[in-house]
Amino acid sequence: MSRVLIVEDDRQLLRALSINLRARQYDVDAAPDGTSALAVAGRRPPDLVILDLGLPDMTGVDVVHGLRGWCTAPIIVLSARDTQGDKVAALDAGADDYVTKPFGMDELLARIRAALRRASPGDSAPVIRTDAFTIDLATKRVTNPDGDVRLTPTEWHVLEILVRHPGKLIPQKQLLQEVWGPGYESETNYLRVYMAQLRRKLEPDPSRPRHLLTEPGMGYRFTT
Amino acid sequence: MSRVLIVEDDRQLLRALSINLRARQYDVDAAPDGTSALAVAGRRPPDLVILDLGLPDMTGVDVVHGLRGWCTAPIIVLSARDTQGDKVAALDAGADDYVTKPFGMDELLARIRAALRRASPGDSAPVIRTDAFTIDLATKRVTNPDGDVRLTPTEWHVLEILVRHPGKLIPQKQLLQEVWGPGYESETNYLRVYMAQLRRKLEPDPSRPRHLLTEPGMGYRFTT
DNA sequence: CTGGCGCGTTAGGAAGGCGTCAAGATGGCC
DNA sequence: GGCCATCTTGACGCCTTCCTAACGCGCCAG
Repeated sequence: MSRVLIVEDDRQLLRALSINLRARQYDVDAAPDGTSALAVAGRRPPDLVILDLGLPDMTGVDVVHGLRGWCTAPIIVLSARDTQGDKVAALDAGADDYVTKPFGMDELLARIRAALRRASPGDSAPVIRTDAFTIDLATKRVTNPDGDVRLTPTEWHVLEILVRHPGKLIPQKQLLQEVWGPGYESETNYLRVYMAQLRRKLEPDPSRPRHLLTEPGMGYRFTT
Repeated sequence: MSRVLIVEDDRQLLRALSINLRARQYDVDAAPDGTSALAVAGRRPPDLVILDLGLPDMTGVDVVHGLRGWCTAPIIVLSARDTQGDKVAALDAGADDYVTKPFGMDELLARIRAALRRASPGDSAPVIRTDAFTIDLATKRVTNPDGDVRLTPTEWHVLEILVRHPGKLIPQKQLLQEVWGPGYESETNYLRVYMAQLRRKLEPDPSRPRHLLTEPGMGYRFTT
């Protein structure tokens, strides 16, 4: 989980940002002005900083300088001002990106992802663990205590759909449609065969599955 | 001096960018479409890419993917479209920044400086070792206990994509598209031939590969 | 009690992917 | 023009994967 420091004096915007970031599993710190921003950053070093330029106590460029002295985390500047001079000044001071208000939340989130991706290459690992096996969605790898588990493409496809929604019940129709395509919604046979194969490869006791569960008459469910 | 690749089909804009960048001592390459962009990038690896989304032959997102397969240089996207969806798609594909046309030259130059500043210090040690061979991505050299290994350009291209993502499963489609270009996604023959050649040159026991692995029906994987 | 239904399990044949080899193309270089 | 390295292309055998059908079991309703 990445820690994000939000430096913003507008309470309402701060609230909106915090909620959105927390919903995406970021660890959020907040500071209402430049002085406390530097203090918080020192106490809890952030992985990324979102910095509003219109602060009450000091200019945004000063904050950037203050941070850049010791901190290499990416800085994304927010500002209502849209003049080139402001942007150039902030970027050359050490900021990494400059977003003009009003901005779309989706865009800001994408820029945050891009900045974090560049800063820490390959640490964001969507990996799911159970006590019996581990699934790495990025590298498409499944391991159990004995080592790597070889899955066929169809087996992987079924497993991936289940694992992407942990704990959620997936209807048979949805699985069949996503893996075999529309028109196969009634071939529940296929599902039984492949669920059996997955359980044989992954469950410690395939006849008593603990992670790949059947909900009779409804569908299947993956549980950690 | 940093090398910048400009991918832009608008002659006039290309000219303006080139002049401005050359005046700032950048080494400028240019490509008018996605296909030649990938070709030029392969021949003369850029330190930064400026990519217009409105290309005649392929979508900007495809170009980003094609570059990201083996190239870690920052990518700044230019686009006339200002919708959030476009920005999010480009950034999540691997772009580092998104600038909407019309833009100010000073701002773009500042964003270029910011991108290069972030990219340069963490130049990351581009050398991968296994117990059977060593790969130096910077000098494009491969050595095994017997000395240097001679690879053909295509062999190298395939190997580089795999090695840039250690442990990750690369789908055949992606390899084919990035090495042979779009339109070759179904020529899985090529892959089999070249994987065999790479294994014969690199693996101690080519018939039982330990580093260049096949995941049947899905793709290939490089493991240290 | 009995038949139907859904689920798990197994096995075998068909289809297609994979590794391998070798024979043309292709293009650069002398 | 001829030589060489490299890239394409086709053919073959082997092996994996997928589909399909059959059977057994447990559950529930009739």
